[in-house]
Amino acid sequence: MTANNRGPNGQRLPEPNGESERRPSIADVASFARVSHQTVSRVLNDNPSVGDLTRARVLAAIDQLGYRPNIAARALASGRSKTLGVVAMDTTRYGPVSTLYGFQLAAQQHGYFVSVVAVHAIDRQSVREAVRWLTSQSVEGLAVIAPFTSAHDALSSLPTGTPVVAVEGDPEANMSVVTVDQVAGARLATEHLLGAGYGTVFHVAGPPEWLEARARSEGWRAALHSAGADVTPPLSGDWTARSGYQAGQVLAQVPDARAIFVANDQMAMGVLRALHERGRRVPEEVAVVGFDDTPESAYFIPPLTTIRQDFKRVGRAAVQLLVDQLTTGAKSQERVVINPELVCRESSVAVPSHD
Amino acid sequence: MTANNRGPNGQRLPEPNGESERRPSIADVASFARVSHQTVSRVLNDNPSVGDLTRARVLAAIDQLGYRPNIAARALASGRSKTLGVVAMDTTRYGPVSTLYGFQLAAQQHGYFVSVVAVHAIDRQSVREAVRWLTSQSVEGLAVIAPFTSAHDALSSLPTGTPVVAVEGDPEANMSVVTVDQVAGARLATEHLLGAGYGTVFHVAGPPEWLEARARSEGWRAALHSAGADVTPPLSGDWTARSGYQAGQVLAQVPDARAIFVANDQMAMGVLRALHERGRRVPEEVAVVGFDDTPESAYFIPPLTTIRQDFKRVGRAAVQLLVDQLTTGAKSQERVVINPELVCRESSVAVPSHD
DNA sequence: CAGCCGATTGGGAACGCTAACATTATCCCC
DNA sequence: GGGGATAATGTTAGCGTTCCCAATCGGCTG
Repeated sequence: MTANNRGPNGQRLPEPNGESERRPSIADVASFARVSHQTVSRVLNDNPSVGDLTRARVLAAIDQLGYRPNIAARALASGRSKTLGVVAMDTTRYGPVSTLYGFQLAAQQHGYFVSVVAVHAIDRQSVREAVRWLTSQSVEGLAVIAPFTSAHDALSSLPTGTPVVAVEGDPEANMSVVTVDQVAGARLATEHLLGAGYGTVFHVAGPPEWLEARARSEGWRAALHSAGADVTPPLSGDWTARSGYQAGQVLAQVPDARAIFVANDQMAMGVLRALHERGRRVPEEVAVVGFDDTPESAYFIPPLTTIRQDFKRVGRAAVQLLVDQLTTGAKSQERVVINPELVCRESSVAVPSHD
Repeated sequence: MTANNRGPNGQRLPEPNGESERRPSIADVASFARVSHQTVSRVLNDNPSVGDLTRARVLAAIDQLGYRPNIAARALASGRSKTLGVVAMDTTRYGPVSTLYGFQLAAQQHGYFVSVVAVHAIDRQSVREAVRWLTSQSVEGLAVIAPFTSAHDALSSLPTGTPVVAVEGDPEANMSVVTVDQVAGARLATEHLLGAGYGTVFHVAGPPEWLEARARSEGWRAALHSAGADVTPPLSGDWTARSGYQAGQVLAQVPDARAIFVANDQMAMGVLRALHERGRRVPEEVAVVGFDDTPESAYFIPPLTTIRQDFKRVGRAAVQLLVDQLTTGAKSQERVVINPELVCRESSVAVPSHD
């Protein structure tokens, strides 16, 4: 039998012992405030048609009982879960992580919960599973931070009606997309090097399944073409410093490799390390430009010239897109493109050396 | 009016047009499979007392209709939300991020959703808010990856009954804790340097509000004491490479600073950079040891000797602790302590240089 | 003064599921 | 062949909200 202590007027009272039997429900609040459960609901949902006095009484009761609405019940009754889902790949690298962080903050600000599913394999199947998993939780909107081709196919298996935004997705896809203009960024990097007088630019690319990697290679290639420069076949890494190091070991032995555009900063670090090891001085003998601008990039040896992406802004934009679709009810295919910028540091510019 | 197309026996049929009016419910499945909704529920929950034939029929119906259970309804009815909450601070640094990642993977494996709240301020208030936010979502368990003192106080405001695990929390706290033995790690680092013949070890510490920073300083101090070495007052950074760089600039001008233990790898990178800039060679003139072993640390110039923490394991352990408490129903104060290990690379060991 | 309107409030049903109990079939043993 | 276990299924109540519609109460209009 549940303890049923009631006040002089029949209201329920808060449990005197700390170990309350269960969380107070809207009915408890109603009874305590001597109104109907519906009025309490109205107060909770900021419905204007509640008298000031009544509202005050209800709020007092809520406070007194320490009432918190039950989200599951609300979700069931209203069909709205106030949750945004994120399918994220590689949630340990700087870019995705920062995007996710920006997403979380923005979602919180908009009053949404965030449920994250980490995908570890790059295949269509696991993305699909992740999406299923999230939709079964009735997320209202879905962001996919898994920028490889197979992910996009998987998204088609979505129940119609759930807004989706592909982060760093294919701009050609038929869904909302937030993306940094990778091609432009790569162009920026390449042209920077060409402009510094290098005849051509070598390239360490990311894994070809990644859209970002492809776009960066494409931008690099385009810039070389425009300038009429030679295009050496790019090396390819897996985003890690390790793979950058391996690529660097190869390039260190290529005398022509005087300017290198590396598809991200972590690989660039590996490249720097390999060049250093082989005694090739940066930037005097070899110029290096990265991509991402991690907080550490300014402290590489030498400080890395790179392309800055505003990841947090990407995350925020993704939330905004979802919220817009949710409030207007319209299914948009809007795309937000964010421009990257060149951050020029010593790795690409010969400066008077320190010793 | 909802389309009400029924089969010859009165079962509901799946909508012929792709745009189905609403998601199928358990009742739809039941009617389609010609069993009671309860039987469907039993199938869904792997209840053994369902006949093989019936089960097959139900499964077929589920498949046919594309039925997915409504989590909100399930949570409401059962009181279990299958969601674990995480309060995370600084979800952009390698350590917390990797822990979170490990947590997510483990949670998924155990069939739990993960809801993350990012806290940006270090005060008690925001942690408390985050916890409120998550409990209102009726998470079943809560992990707090916010290893500073103020967070711990905030945790007391929790409703009794929700299992909590503090990740990298105070081992003295009266709750479950998963932690890496930071003191031991710092000792390892310091003793490694002392053992290499350095008379004493300088220290660049983390922000003093962070428990990890304190523990590492403590371990460092203890090791020096045991060895009877001088203790120079530590410099203090904020975990960033930038702050490490600043500390490094100071230490580069201290001739006695021949061995430095830096409280994390990112700051160590800054230190390396500053030393390099001032022409102090590592490790020939100054030895440096970091803490964390990020994937990049092996590619620093020179490769960084550091203390490896198995972050993913920490995340897994946190999930395990929560799941245990959830299944046994017992409120534990178990603590899991994971031992860090020394990874010896060139930054602390004089080796024949390359040029 | 009847009638109506806007502002409040209340009463039930519905959301989709699980829990607890009731019911029916099945089979075995004495 | 009756009685009682056991397996398989069905029935009925909630879980805590929101939604829809009805009810009440002033005050104002004509």
